[in-house]
Amino acid sequence: MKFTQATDYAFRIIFYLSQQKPGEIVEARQISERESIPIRFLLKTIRSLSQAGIVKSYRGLKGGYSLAQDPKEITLKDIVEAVEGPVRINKCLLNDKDCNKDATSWCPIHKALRNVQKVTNSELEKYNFCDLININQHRDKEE
Amino acid sequence: MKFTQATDYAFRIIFYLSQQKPGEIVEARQISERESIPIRFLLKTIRSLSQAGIVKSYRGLKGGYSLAQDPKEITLKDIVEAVEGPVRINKCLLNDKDCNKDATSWCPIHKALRNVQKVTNSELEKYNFCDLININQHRDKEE
DNA sequence: TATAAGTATACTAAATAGGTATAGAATATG
DNA sequence: CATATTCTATACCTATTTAGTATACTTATA
Ligand code: SF4
Ligand code: SF4
Repeated sequence: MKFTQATDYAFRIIFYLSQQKPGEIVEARQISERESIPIRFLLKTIRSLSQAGIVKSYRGLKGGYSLAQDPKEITLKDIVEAVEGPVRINKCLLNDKDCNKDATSWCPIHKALRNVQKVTNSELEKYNFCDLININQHRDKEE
Repeated sequence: MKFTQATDYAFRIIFYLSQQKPGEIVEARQISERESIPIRFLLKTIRSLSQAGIVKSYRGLKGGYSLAQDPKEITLKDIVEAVEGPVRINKCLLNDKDCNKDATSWCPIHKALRNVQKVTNSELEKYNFCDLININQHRDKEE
């Protein structure tokens, strides 16, 4: 019941890109260094974000990455789903047949867990990267 | 971001025991058969529940397991914590030092994830096994 | 005291996580 | 148009975790 390291890296990547000027292209190596992410692993992870349409990539000299959406529109849930696929806190929540008992879809635990998952997902949707960087800037001023 | 198989088995075990007469002792083999859980794995898993004080165990002939608490007092969160340990949806949420960045506890994502975890935990606490078996019995009458 | 229960520990196989390596494709610039 | 630079694609590798099994031991009932 934990996000993977790749997901945490992805959070940092989007957080970093959200702090750039809109449309600014940043190369992988810079993100890697600033956010302490192994470069090769970053390159692999960021492709999930690219394929999900969250970042745009540019190849060749002067290439790199920029956000494909407004930070306000990108939520924690988007990142998690891009990297790990749709969240299912128990295996039976994607496909009822994945229960290795006698899998009636009536299982009351199943239904309870479905609610837990719904609540978790909607909480993850509440945090977008515009708000997150503003919290951060507010902190910077305070110190 | 998923519960383990052991946790799902534990849900079933407590659900099964909750349906017995209060104080009724049931042996491992019976739970194993009724809930489709490999017996050896069940024996290992149920010890976590025993050590957490959720079930009582009895050795020797006529031995087995019974609930140590009223089903009303046992929540999904209790089971998860007994089997998997305290839930931390990101590694930095138990110990701030587990961040492999430069780990300021100010990281805004950290704070957001802490809220997500809090919401998830409190949702898991809303479901107790008395309610869960009542839902089940209500279903039985309907069909 | 035989036997039927759970306990404790250790072991194994399979899957997943985390990371690395290599070859290839696109593109700005001289 | 040649070339260096940047991302892409695929494959590979190692460590950790998950899921399950085996064996020896302890407790308690009849
Ligand atoms: S027993 Fe219930 S909760 Fe567990 S996998 Fe089956 S349907 Fe899902
Ligand atoms: S970067 Fe933030 S969210 Fe990620 S591990 Fe560090 S403190 Fe936690």
